[in-house]
Amino acid sequence: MKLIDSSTEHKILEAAKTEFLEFGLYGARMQNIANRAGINKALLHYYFRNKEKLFDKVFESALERYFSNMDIMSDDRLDFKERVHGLADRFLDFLNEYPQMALFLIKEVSANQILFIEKVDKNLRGNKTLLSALLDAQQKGVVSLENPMVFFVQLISMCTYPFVAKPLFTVIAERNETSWNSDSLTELRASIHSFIDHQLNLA
Amino acid sequence: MKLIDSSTEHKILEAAKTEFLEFGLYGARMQNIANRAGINKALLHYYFRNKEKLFDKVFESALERYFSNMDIMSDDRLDFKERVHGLADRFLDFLNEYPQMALFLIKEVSANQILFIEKVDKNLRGNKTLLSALLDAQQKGVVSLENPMVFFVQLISMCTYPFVAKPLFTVIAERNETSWNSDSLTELRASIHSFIDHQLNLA
DNA sequence: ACTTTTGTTAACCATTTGGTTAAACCATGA
DNA sequence: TCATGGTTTAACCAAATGGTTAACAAAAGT
Repeated sequence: MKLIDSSTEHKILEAAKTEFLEFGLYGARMQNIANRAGINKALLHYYFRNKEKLFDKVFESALERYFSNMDIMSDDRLDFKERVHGLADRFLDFLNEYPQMALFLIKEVSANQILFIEKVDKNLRGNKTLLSALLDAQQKGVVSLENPMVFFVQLISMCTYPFVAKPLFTVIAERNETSWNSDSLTELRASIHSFIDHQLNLA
Repeated sequence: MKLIDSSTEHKILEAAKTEFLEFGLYGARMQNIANRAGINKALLHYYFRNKEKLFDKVFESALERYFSNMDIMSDDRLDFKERVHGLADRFLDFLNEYPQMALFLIKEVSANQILFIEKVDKNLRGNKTLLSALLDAQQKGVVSLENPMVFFVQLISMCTYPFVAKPLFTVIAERNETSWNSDSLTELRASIHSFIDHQLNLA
Protein backbone atom coordinates (compact mmCIF):
# COMPACT_ATOMS: atom_id res chain seq x y z
CA MET A 1 0.00 0.00 0.00
CA LYS A 2 1.30 3.43 -0.86
CA LEU A 3 1.70 5.86 1.97
CA ILE A 4 -0.20 9.06 1.26
CA ASP A 5 2.35 11.28 2.89
CA SER A 6 5.78 9.74 3.03
CA SER A 7 8.08 12.21 4.71
CA THR A 8 10.12 12.68 1.55
CA GLU A 9 7.12 13.46 -0.62
CA HIS A 10 5.99 16.03 1.91
CA LYS A 11 9.42 17.64 2.10
CA ILE A 12 9.50 17.90 -1.68
CA LEU A 13 6.09 19.55 -1.84
CA GLU A 14 7.03 22.10 0.78
CA ALA A 15 10.30 22.90 -0.97
CA ALA A 16 8.58 23.09 -4.34
CA LYS A 17 5.94 25.41 -2.97
CA THR A 18 8.59 27.82 -1.69
CA GLU A 19 10.59 27.72 -4.89
CA PHE A 20 7.64 27.99 -7.28
CA LEU A 21 6.00 30.78 -5.31
CA GLU A 22 9.20 32.79 -5.48
CA PHE A 23 10.31 32.11 -9.05
CA GLY A 24 7.32 30.73 -10.92
CA LEU A 25 7.28 27.73 -13.24
CA TYR A 26 10.04 28.98 -15.55
CA GLY A 27 12.28 30.55 -12.94
CA ALA A 28 12.20 27.65 -10.50
CA ARG A 29 15.10 25.16 -10.67
CA MET A 30 14.71 21.48 -9.96
CA GLN A 31 18.14 21.42 -8.35
CA ASN A 32 17.10 24.22 -5.99
CA ILE A 33 14.00 22.34 -4.97
CA ALA A 34 16.08 19.25 -4.26
CA ASN A 35 18.52 21.31 -2.20
CA ARG A 36 15.76 22.93 -0.20
CA ALA A 37 14.27 19.53 0.50
CA GLY A 38 17.69 18.11 1.30
CA ILE A 39 17.39 15.22 -1.13
CA ASN A 40 18.78 14.04 -4.44
CA LYS A 41 17.39 15.62 -7.58
CA ALA A 42 16.44 12.26 -9.05
CA LEU A 43 13.96 11.80 -6.25
CA LEU A 44 11.89 14.66 -7.61
CA HIS A 45 11.35 12.67 -10.77
CA TYR A 46 10.85 9.47 -8.85
CA TYR A 47 7.95 10.99 -6.95
CA PHE A 48 6.51 13.44 -9.44
CA ARG A 49 7.78 12.31 -12.82
CA ASN A 50 8.66 15.78 -14.16
CA LYS A 51 8.71 19.49 -13.44
CA GLU A 52 5.27 20.26 -14.79
CA LYS A 53 3.58 17.52 -12.82
CA LEU A 54 5.25 18.77 -9.66
CA PHE A 55 4.26 22.31 -10.45
CA ASP A 56 0.70 21.23 -11.05
CA LYS A 57 0.43 19.79 -7.57
CA VAL A 58 1.66 23.05 -6.04
CA PHE A 59 -0.48 25.20 -8.28
CA GLU A 60 -3.66 23.25 -7.69
CA SER A 61 -3.26 23.33 -3.96
CA ALA A 62 -2.67 27.09 -4.08
CA LEU A 63 -5.74 27.56 -6.26
CA GLU A 64 -7.82 25.43 -3.94
CA ARG A 65 -6.65 27.42 -0.94
CA TYR A 66 -7.45 30.66 -2.75
CA PHE A 67 -10.98 29.69 -3.69
CA SER A 68 -11.69 28.15 -0.30
CA ASN A 69 -12.07 31.70 0.97
CA MET A 70 -15.30 31.84 -0.96
CA ASP A 71 -16.92 29.31 1.38
CA ILE A 72 -18.19 32.09 3.57
CA MET A 73 -20.65 33.10 0.84
CA SER A 74 -22.67 30.00 1.76
CA ASP A 75 -22.68 30.58 5.52
CA ASP A 76 -26.33 30.45 6.55
CA ARG A 77 -25.71 32.11 9.90
CA LEU A 78 -24.84 35.40 8.23
CA ASP A 79 -26.99 37.79 6.25
CA PHE A 80 -25.84 38.80 2.81
CA LYS A 81 -24.03 41.96 3.73
CA GLU A 82 -22.18 40.21 6.55
CA ARG A 83 -21.01 37.59 4.10
CA VAL A 84 -19.52 40.14 1.76
CA HIS A 85 -17.80 41.89 4.64
CA GLY A 86 -16.53 38.57 5.90
CA LEU A 87 -15.22 37.62 2.49
CA ALA A 88 -13.25 40.85 2.19
CA ASP A 89 -11.72 40.18 5.59
CA ARG A 90 -10.79 36.63 4.70
CA PHE A 91 -9.15 37.76 1.47
CA LEU A 92 -7.16 40.45 3.21
CA ASP A 93 -6.05 38.07 5.94
CA PHE A 94 -5.20 35.33 3.48
CA LEU A 95 -3.11 37.58 1.26
CA ASN A 96 -1.48 39.18 4.26
CA GLU A 97 -0.36 35.72 5.37
CA TYR A 98 0.79 34.65 1.88
CA PRO A 99 1.73 37.89 0.13
CA GLN A 100 3.31 36.14 -2.85
CA MET A 101 0.18 34.11 -3.52
CA ALA A 102 -1.74 36.68 -5.57
CA LEU A 103 1.06 37.47 -7.98
CA PHE A 104 1.92 33.79 -8.28
CA LEU A 105 -1.60 32.80 -9.27
CA ILE A 106 -2.00 35.70 -11.68
CA LYS A 107 1.34 35.07 -13.34
CA GLU A 108 0.67 31.41 -13.95
CA VAL A 109 -2.92 31.90 -14.99
CA SER A 110 -1.83 34.46 -17.56
CA ALA A 111 0.98 32.24 -18.79
CA ASN A 112 -1.28 29.30 -19.43
CA GLN A 113 -4.80 30.50 -19.79
CA ILE A 114 -6.30 27.49 -21.51
CA LEU A 115 -5.02 24.94 -19.06
CA PHE A 116 -6.24 27.10 -16.23
CA ILE A 117 -9.86 27.07 -17.33
CA GLU A 118 -10.23 23.39 -16.47
CA LYS A 119 -8.62 23.86 -13.10
CA VAL A 120 -10.84 26.74 -12.17
CA ASP A 121 -13.82 24.65 -13.11
CA LYS A 122 -12.89 22.04 -10.56
CA ASN A 123 -12.75 24.70 -7.87
CA LEU A 124 -15.89 26.54 -8.83
CA ARG A 125 -18.03 23.45 -9.20
CA GLY A 126 -20.54 23.26 -6.40
CA ASN A 127 -19.07 26.06 -4.35
CA LYS A 128 -20.73 29.39 -4.10
CA THR A 129 -18.45 32.12 -5.31
CA LEU A 130 -18.74 35.83 -4.70
CA LEU A 131 -19.91 36.55 -8.22
CA SER A 132 -22.56 33.87 -8.35
CA ALA A 133 -23.79 34.94 -4.92
CA LEU A 134 -24.00 38.54 -6.08
CA LEU A 135 -25.91 37.66 -9.23
CA ASP A 136 -28.19 35.48 -7.16
CA ALA A 137 -28.87 38.13 -4.55
CA GLN A 138 -29.42 40.70 -7.25
CA GLN A 139 -31.99 38.53 -8.97
CA LYS A 140 -33.81 37.83 -5.71
CA GLY A 141 -33.89 41.53 -4.89
CA VAL A 142 -31.74 41.14 -1.78
CA VAL A 143 -29.44 43.80 -3.18
CA SER A 144 -29.79 46.29 -5.97
CA LEU A 145 -26.45 46.99 -7.53
CA GLU A 146 -25.75 49.14 -10.56
CA ASN A 147 -23.74 46.26 -12.03
CA PRO A 148 -22.83 43.17 -9.98
CA MET A 149 -19.91 42.23 -12.23
CA VAL A 150 -18.34 45.65 -11.83
CA PHE A 151 -18.81 45.61 -8.08
CA PHE A 152 -17.25 42.15 -7.98
CA VAL A 153 -14.20 43.27 -9.95
CA GLN A 154 -13.74 46.42 -7.89
CA LEU A 155 -13.96 44.59 -4.60
CA ILE A 156 -11.51 41.86 -5.59
CA SER A 157 -9.19 44.50 -7.03
CA MET A 158 -9.11 46.55 -3.83
CA CYS A 159 -8.45 43.46 -1.74
CA THR A 160 -5.81 41.94 -3.99
CA TYR A 161 -3.80 44.53 -5.86
CA PRO A 162 -2.33 46.19 -2.76
CA PHE A 163 -0.48 42.91 -2.14
CA VAL A 164 0.40 42.29 -5.77
CA ALA A 165 1.93 45.74 -6.12
CA LYS A 166 3.29 46.05 -2.61
CA PRO A 167 6.88 46.65 -3.82
CA LEU A 168 5.67 49.42 -6.08
CA PHE A 169 3.54 51.07 -3.41
CA THR A 170 6.29 50.80 -0.82
CA VAL A 171 8.83 52.55 -3.03
CA ILE A 172 6.43 55.29 -4.07
CA ALA A 173 5.39 55.82 -0.45
CA GLU A 174 8.99 56.11 0.70
CA ARG A 175 9.76 58.62 -2.00
CA ASN A 176 6.96 60.76 -0.54
CA GLU A 177 8.07 60.44 3.05
CA THR A 178 5.13 58.32 4.05
CA SER A 179 4.74 54.56 4.31
CA TRP A 180 2.69 51.53 3.37
CA ASN A 181 2.66 49.24 6.38
CA SER A 182 0.42 47.16 8.62
CA ASP A 183 -1.39 50.25 9.91
CA SER A 184 -2.22 51.19 6.34
CA LEU A 185 -3.67 47.72 5.91
CA THR A 186 -6.00 48.29 8.86
CA GLU A 187 -7.19 51.53 7.33
CA LEU A 188 -7.53 49.96 3.92
CA ARG A 189 -9.72 47.30 5.47
CA ALA A 190 -11.95 49.95 7.02
CA SER A 191 -12.20 51.81 3.76
CA ILE A 192 -13.12 48.65 1.86
CA HIS A 193 -15.85 47.93 4.39
CA SER A 194 -17.34 51.36 3.91
CA PHE A 195 -17.10 50.88 0.14
CA ILE A 196 -19.13 47.70 0.49
CA ASP A 197 -21.71 49.41 2.67
CA HIS A 198 -21.96 52.34 0.32
CA GLN A 199 -22.42 50.13 -2.74
CA LEU A 200 -24.87 47.69 -1.19
CA ASN A 201 -26.96 50.55 0.19
CA LEU A 202 -27.23 52.52 -3.01
CA ALA A 203 -30.23 50.68 -4.35
CA MET B 1 28.58 60.05 -35.59
CA LYS B 2 26.23 57.36 -34.38
CA LEU B 3 22.77 57.30 -35.80
CA ILE B 4 20.20 57.46 -33.03
CA ASP B 5 17.77 55.17 -34.75
CA SER B 6 19.36 52.88 -37.30
CA SER B 7 16.61 50.80 -38.77
CA THR B 8 18.08 47.59 -37.36
CA GLU B 9 18.29 48.91 -33.83
CA HIS B 10 14.69 50.00 -34.02
CA LYS B 11 13.54 46.66 -35.35
CA ILE B 12 15.33 44.92 -32.51
CA LEU B 13 13.74 47.14 -29.87
CA GLU B 14 10.28 46.55 -31.29
CA ALA B 15 10.82 42.81 -31.40
CA ALA B 16 12.30 42.79 -27.91
CA LYS B 17 9.37 44.77 -26.57
CA THR B 18 6.91 42.25 -27.95
CA GLU B 19 8.85 39.26 -26.67
CA PHE B 20 9.64 40.65 -23.23
CA LEU B 21 6.10 41.90 -22.66
CA GLU B 22 4.78 38.45 -23.42
CA PHE B 23 7.33 36.26 -21.66
CA GLY B 24 9.25 38.47 -19.24
CA LEU B 25 13.00 38.58 -18.74
CA TYR B 26 13.41 34.86 -18.00
CA GLY B 27 10.90 33.54 -20.47
CA ALA B 28 12.02 35.61 -23.43
CA ARG B 29 14.45 33.96 -25.87
CA MET B 30 17.15 35.87 -27.71
CA GLN B 31 16.65 33.68 -30.76
CA ASN B 32 12.95 34.56 -30.79
CA ILE B 33 13.73 38.24 -30.65
CA ALA B 34 16.13 37.87 -33.56
CA ASN B 35 13.53 35.95 -35.54
CA ARG B 36 10.85 38.53 -34.87
CA ALA B 37 13.23 41.27 -35.98
CA GLY B 38 14.29 39.23 -39.01
CA ILE B 39 18.00 39.48 -38.25
CA ASN B 40 20.85 37.33 -37.03
CA LYS B 41 21.09 36.62 -33.31
CA ALA B 42 24.61 38.00 -33.08
CA LEU B 43 23.29 41.41 -33.99
CA LEU B 44 21.42 41.57 -30.71
CA HIS B 45 24.73 41.39 -28.91
CA TYR B 46 26.38 43.74 -31.36
CA TYR B 47 23.81 46.44 -30.57
CA PHE B 48 22.94 45.75 -26.96
CA ARG B 49 25.82 43.68 -25.60
CA ASN B 50 23.67 41.18 -23.68
CA LYS B 51 20.17 40.15 -22.74
CA GLU B 52 19.93 42.21 -19.57
CA LYS B 53 21.05 45.40 -21.25
CA LEU B 54 18.47 44.90 -23.97
CA PHE B 55 15.80 44.16 -21.41
CA ASP B 56 16.73 47.28 -19.48
CA LYS B 57 16.07 49.45 -22.50
CA VAL B 58 12.62 47.94 -22.95
CA PHE B 59 11.82 48.06 -19.28
CA GLU B 60 12.87 51.65 -18.80
CA SER B 61 10.86 52.85 -21.74
CA ALA B 62 7.80 51.01 -20.42
CA LEU B 63 8.29 52.52 -16.97
CA GLU B 64 8.65 55.97 -18.45
CA ARG B 65 5.49 55.55 -20.46
CA TYR B 66 3.64 54.33 -17.38
CA PHE B 67 4.64 57.25 -15.19
CA SER B 68 4.07 59.78 -17.95
CA ASN B 69 0.38 59.39 -17.24
CA MET B 70 0.98 61.28 -14.01
CA ASP B 71 1.72 64.49 -15.92
CA ILE B 72 -1.90 65.48 -15.71
CA MET B 73 -1.53 66.07 -11.97
CA SER B 74 0.41 69.25 -12.83
CA ASP B 75 -2.07 70.59 -15.36
CA ASP B 76 -2.86 74.13 -14.22
CA ARG B 77 -5.97 74.42 -16.34
CA LEU B 78 -7.77 71.83 -14.21
CA ASP B 79 -8.90 71.98 -10.62
CA PHE B 80 -7.84 69.24 -8.27
CA LYS B 81 -10.82 66.97 -8.65
CA GLU B 82 -10.69 67.20 -12.42
CA ARG B 83 -7.05 66.14 -12.33
CA VAL B 84 -7.83 63.03 -10.34
CA HIS B 85 -10.68 62.14 -12.67
CA GLY B 86 -8.42 62.77 -15.64
CA LEU B 87 -5.69 60.58 -14.22
CA ALA B 88 -8.08 57.67 -13.71
CA ASP B 89 -9.18 58.03 -17.32
CA ARG B 90 -5.63 58.11 -18.62
CA PHE B 91 -4.71 55.01 -16.65
CA LEU B 92 -7.73 53.11 -17.89
CA ASP B 93 -7.10 54.15 -21.48
CA PHE B 94 -3.40 53.37 -21.24
CA LEU B 95 -3.93 49.90 -19.81
CA ASN B 96 -6.72 49.22 -22.23
CA GLU B 97 -4.31 49.94 -25.06
CA TYR B 98 -1.44 47.89 -23.56
CA PRO B 99 -3.17 45.26 -21.44
CA GLN B 100 0.05 43.31 -20.80
CA MET B 101 1.85 46.37 -19.47
CA ALA B 102 0.61 46.26 -15.88
CA LEU B 103 1.46 42.62 -15.27
CA PHE B 104 4.78 43.06 -17.02
CA LEU B 105 5.85 45.95 -14.81
CA ILE B 106 4.67 44.31 -11.61
CA LYS B 107 6.36 41.02 -12.44
CA GLU B 108 9.71 42.59 -13.15
CA VAL B 109 9.55 45.04 -10.27
CA SER B 110 8.86 42.17 -7.89
CA ALA B 111 11.63 40.06 -9.37
CA ASN B 112 14.25 42.74 -8.93
CA GLN B 113 13.10 45.15 -6.30
CA ILE B 114 16.44 46.76 -5.47
CA LEU B 115 17.37 47.58 -9.02
CA PHE B 116 13.93 49.02 -9.55
CA ILE B 117 14.21 51.62 -6.81
CA GLU B 118 16.83 53.58 -8.75
CA LYS B 119 14.80 53.43 -11.92
CA VAL B 120 11.64 54.65 -10.24
CA ASP B 121 13.62 57.50 -8.78
CA LYS B 122 14.54 58.71 -12.24
CA ASN B 123 10.90 58.78 -13.23
CA LEU B 124 9.59 60.37 -10.07
CA ARG B 125 12.21 63.10 -9.90
CA GLY B 126 10.64 66.44 -10.68
CA ASN B 127 7.34 65.08 -11.85
CA LYS B 128 4.22 65.43 -9.80
CA THR B 129 2.76 62.05 -9.00
CA LEU B 130 -0.70 61.23 -7.76
CA LEU B 131 0.47 60.51 -4.24
CA SER B 132 2.55 63.64 -3.82
CA ALA B 133 -0.28 65.71 -5.25
CA LEU B 134 -2.71 64.13 -2.81
CA LEU B 135 -0.47 64.76 0.18
CA ASP B 136 0.04 68.29 -1.02
CA ALA B 137 -3.65 69.00 -1.51
CA GLN B 138 -4.41 67.45 1.85
CA GLN B 139 -1.88 69.67 3.59
CA LYS B 140 -3.20 72.79 1.88
CA GLY B 141 -6.74 71.89 2.83
CA VAL B 142 -7.90 71.48 -0.77
CA VAL B 143 -9.18 68.03 0.11
CA SER B 144 -9.79 66.28 3.40
CA LEU B 145 -9.25 62.58 3.05
CA GLU B 146 -9.38 59.99 5.79
CA ASN B 147 -6.00 58.72 4.62
CA PRO B 148 -4.42 59.89 1.34
CA MET B 149 -2.15 56.84 1.06
CA VAL B 150 -5.11 54.47 1.33
CA PHE B 151 -7.13 56.44 -1.22
CA PHE B 152 -4.12 56.38 -3.54
CA VAL B 153 -3.74 52.62 -3.25
CA GLN B 154 -7.44 51.97 -3.72
CA LEU B 155 -7.67 54.15 -6.79
CA ILE B 156 -4.62 52.65 -8.48
CA SER B 157 -5.88 49.17 -7.58
CA MET B 158 -9.29 49.69 -9.14
CA CYS B 159 -7.74 51.08 -12.31
CA THR B 160 -5.03 48.48 -12.68
CA TYR B 161 -6.03 45.11 -11.31
CA PRO B 162 -8.95 44.57 -13.70
CA PHE B 163 -6.35 44.40 -16.50
CA VAL B 164 -3.80 42.41 -14.53
CA ALA B 165 -6.37 39.78 -13.68
CA LYS B 166 -8.37 39.95 -16.86
CA PRO B 167 -7.92 36.23 -17.65
CA LEU B 168 -9.14 35.34 -14.19
CA PHE B 169 -12.16 37.63 -14.36
CA THR B 170 -13.03 36.49 -17.84
CA VAL B 171 -13.11 32.84 -16.84
CA ILE B 172 -15.08 33.46 -13.68
CA ALA B 173 -17.54 35.63 -15.56
CA GLU B 174 -18.06 32.98 -18.23
CA ARG B 175 -18.67 30.34 -15.60
CA ASN B 176 -21.50 32.53 -14.31
CA GLU B 177 -23.03 33.17 -17.68
CA THR B 178 -22.07 36.80 -17.73
CA SER B 179 -19.09 38.58 -19.24
CA TRP B 180 -16.24 40.98 -18.70
CA ASN B 181 -15.92 43.05 -21.85
CA SER B 182 -15.57 46.59 -23.16
CA ASP B 183 -19.02 47.55 -21.88
CA SER B 184 -17.97 46.47 -18.42
CA LEU B 185 -14.97 48.74 -18.76
CA THR B 186 -17.23 51.69 -19.45
CA GLU B 187 -19.25 50.92 -16.36
CA LEU B 188 -16.13 50.36 -14.31
CA ARG B 189 -14.94 53.78 -15.37
CA ALA B 190 -18.19 55.36 -14.24
CA SER B 191 -18.04 53.56 -10.92
CA ILE B 192 -14.45 54.68 -10.32
CA HIS B 193 -15.45 58.26 -11.03
CA SER B 194 -18.20 58.11 -8.47
CA PHE B 195 -15.78 56.52 -6.01
CA ILE B 196 -13.46 59.50 -6.50
CA ASP B 197 -16.30 61.97 -6.02
CA HIS B 198 -17.53 60.18 -2.95
CA GLN B 199 -14.09 60.07 -1.35
CA LEU B 200 -13.10 63.62 -2.19
CA ASN B 201 -16.42 64.98 -0.94
CA LEU B 202 -16.40 63.19 2.39
CA ALA B 203 -14.43 65.84 4.25
C1' DA C 1 41.28 53.35 -55.77
C1' DC C 2 42.04 51.63 -51.40
C1' DT C 3 41.90 51.65 -46.55
C1' DT C 4 39.24 51.83 -42.38
C1' DT C 5 35.18 51.47 -39.92
C1' DT C 6 30.62 49.70 -39.30
C1' DG C 7 27.19 46.16 -40.02
C1' DT C 8 25.95 41.26 -40.71
C1' DT C 9 26.23 36.32 -40.86
C1' DA C 10 27.04 31.19 -40.02
C1' DA C 11 29.31 28.30 -37.21
C1' DC C 12 30.82 27.39 -32.84
C1' DC C 13 31.35 27.22 -27.57
C1' DA C 14 30.38 26.80 -22.57
C1' DT C 15 27.03 26.40 -19.32
C1' DT C 16 22.74 25.42 -17.49
C1' DT C 17 19.10 22.43 -16.87
C1' DG C 18 15.46 18.91 -17.04
C1' DG C 19 15.64 14.36 -17.20
C1' DT C 20 17.68 9.22 -17.17
C1' DT C 21 20.26 5.18 -15.60
C1' DA C 22 22.44 1.74 -13.12
C1' DA C 23 23.94 0.66 -9.01
C1' DA C 24 23.60 0.88 -3.99
C1' DC C 25 20.86 1.06 0.26
C1' DC C 26 17.56 -0.61 3.39
C1' DA C 27 13.44 -2.35 5.41
C1' DT C 28 10.42 -6.35 5.54
C1' DG C 29 8.92 -10.91 5.42
C1' DA C 30 9.75 -15.91 4.11
C1' DT D 1 19.85 -15.34 6.21
C1' DC D 2 18.74 -13.90 2.08
C1' DA D 3 15.54 -12.56 -1.49
C1' DT D 4 12.43 -8.85 -2.71
C1' DG D 5 10.78 -4.42 -3.67
C1' DG D 6 10.57 0.19 -2.62
C1' DT D 7 13.83 4.18 -1.91
C1' DT D 8 17.99 7.00 -2.71
C1' DT D 9 22.21 8.39 -4.86
C1' DA D 10 26.17 9.71 -8.10
C1' DA D 11 27.17 9.97 -12.60
C1' DC D 12 25.70 10.81 -16.93
C1' DC D 13 23.06 12.66 -21.23
C1' DA D 14 20.77 15.56 -24.66
C1' DA D 15 18.72 19.77 -25.60
C1' DA D 16 18.33 24.55 -25.06
C1' DT D 17 20.32 28.86 -24.62
C1' DG D 18 23.19 33.09 -23.97
C1' DG D 19 27.11 34.48 -25.80
C1' DT D 20 31.60 34.54 -28.93
C1' DT D 21 34.39 34.33 -33.13
C1' DA D 22 36.12 34.78 -37.56
C1' DA D 23 35.12 35.81 -41.90
C1' DC D 24 32.73 38.65 -45.04
C1' DA D 25 29.89 42.71 -46.98
C1' DA D 26 28.78 47.49 -47.22
C1' DA D 27 29.70 52.27 -46.28
C1' DA D 28 32.44 56.01 -45.30
C1' DG D 29 36.67 58.47 -45.23
C1' DT D 30 41.02 59.76 -47.68
